[in-house]
Amino acid sequence: MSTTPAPGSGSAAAPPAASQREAQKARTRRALLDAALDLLEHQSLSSLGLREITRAVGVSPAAFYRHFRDVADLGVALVDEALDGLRIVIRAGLAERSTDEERIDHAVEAIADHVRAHPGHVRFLVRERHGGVAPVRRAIGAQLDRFAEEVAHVLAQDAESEGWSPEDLRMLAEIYVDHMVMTASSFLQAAQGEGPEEAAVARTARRQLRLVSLGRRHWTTAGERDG
Amino acid sequence: MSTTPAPGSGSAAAPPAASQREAQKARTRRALLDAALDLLEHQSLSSLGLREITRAVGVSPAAFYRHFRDVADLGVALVDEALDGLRIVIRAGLAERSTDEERIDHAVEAIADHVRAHPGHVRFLVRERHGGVAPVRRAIGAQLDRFAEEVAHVLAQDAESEGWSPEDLRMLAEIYVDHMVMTASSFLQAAQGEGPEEAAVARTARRQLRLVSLGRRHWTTAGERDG
DNA sequence: TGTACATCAGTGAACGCGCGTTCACTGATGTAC
DNA sequence: TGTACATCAGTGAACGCGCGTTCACTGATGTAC
Repeated sequence: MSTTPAPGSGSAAAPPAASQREAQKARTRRALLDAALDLLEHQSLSSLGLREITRAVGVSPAAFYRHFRDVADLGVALVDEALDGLRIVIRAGLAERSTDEERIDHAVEAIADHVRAHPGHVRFLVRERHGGVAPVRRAIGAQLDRFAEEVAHVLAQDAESEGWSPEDLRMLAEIYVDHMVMTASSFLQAAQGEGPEEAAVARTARRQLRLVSLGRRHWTTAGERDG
Repeated sequence: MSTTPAPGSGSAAAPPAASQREAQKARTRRALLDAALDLLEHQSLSSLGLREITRAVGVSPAAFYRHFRDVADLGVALVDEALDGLRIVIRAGLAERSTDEERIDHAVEAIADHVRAHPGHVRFLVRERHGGVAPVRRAIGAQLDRFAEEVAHVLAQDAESEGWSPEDLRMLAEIYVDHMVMTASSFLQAAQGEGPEEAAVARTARRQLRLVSLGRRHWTTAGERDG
């Protein structure tokens, strides 16, 4: 306990920081990211100012450049963070359970938990997925793409997926990923008093997943028309 | 033909303009809306400047205030326009056809046509649905809500919906509306060379709708667990 | 352990710029007689 | 039809303000000996 590297730490989970200097730099970087997330609650990235962020943190505007090239660059960093979190949620949704119902219940609950734990990250993802900052939009798109691919691979290992083409698995995976994002967004709205309450959102999401499950069960690759 | 009210018109569909003055005012308003849509191709509403818009139109910044209170106000006007267009698309998707396949084919083609005809409006809707401008976000949300309700009502009249609760019809309607928005967004990306090509997007969308159709057909209200 | 030098995260002042908003105005269009 | 007055969409100049970026700097931390 006498050799802990960062003396004044203790807040968020910090990656290995060799020196005091690195630790301090990491802390400021974290503060910039957190301040940006906070400020993004009521605006979008393309209107978020560099000075707004540094003002919220309490550093000079010029300090920003020690960490990011510009605000879009900070946005891309946020994408990676936000999607690391979602990855865990997806895994929870795909975990082996005895019944479909159980899987669905756990998946929806995992989304609700995640939104409660990281509302800022979720809002950021949903808002900037189609937002006005190209590099960020592309980063989110690419990551969600990789997610869909992952989901498709897991689905492929399912007994129910026998005879499914990779393309059809991918199409199903996209339904799941999009549904997850929409559900997360609805939970978020519920949390801030807009739209239906959390319980109603969960209930609707479960039923929608159940309907998709039914469709999946009765899907057949025989007799398709499309080339 | 000698009593046409607006002499110098002839461009876009103009609502009844009693006097020359009104006609001219309507034309400037239209130009502001169109310029805004153009500018929104590469940014989002919350970063769109009033002066940017008036500059693009060729009027003084102060002229803007003769038409809108601020840029958000202009945004709300765009919402109404954009969703009038989508309403037609939804009707096309719900029109009576002989088979499910036909309905699906026509619905997806209607979306593709609409995106080709009004890419700016579609982009605006998708981008600002979760965007940073609250009044616009709320307007879009409210309109999509009304859409879902409309779709639910049409679905209710379907023979296949016998025994469905209003809540379940609504849940299904939301799947359709969300899917429509996501598909429109994918078509848009395809049109600008991002993501899969239009044909692939259409193919995936059709299959997804087919899977939902299957789920719908095998849905049963008996044996539900949720209260 | 102590000393001399190197590194570099953060500073603070300065810059030029475009922003949203206001205001009194102009001049074409509309109205009343 | 002609005239006198009212309306009001659009002007153009002005305002104060906060923006992103640059720069030489400071001083705590790190390194070599």
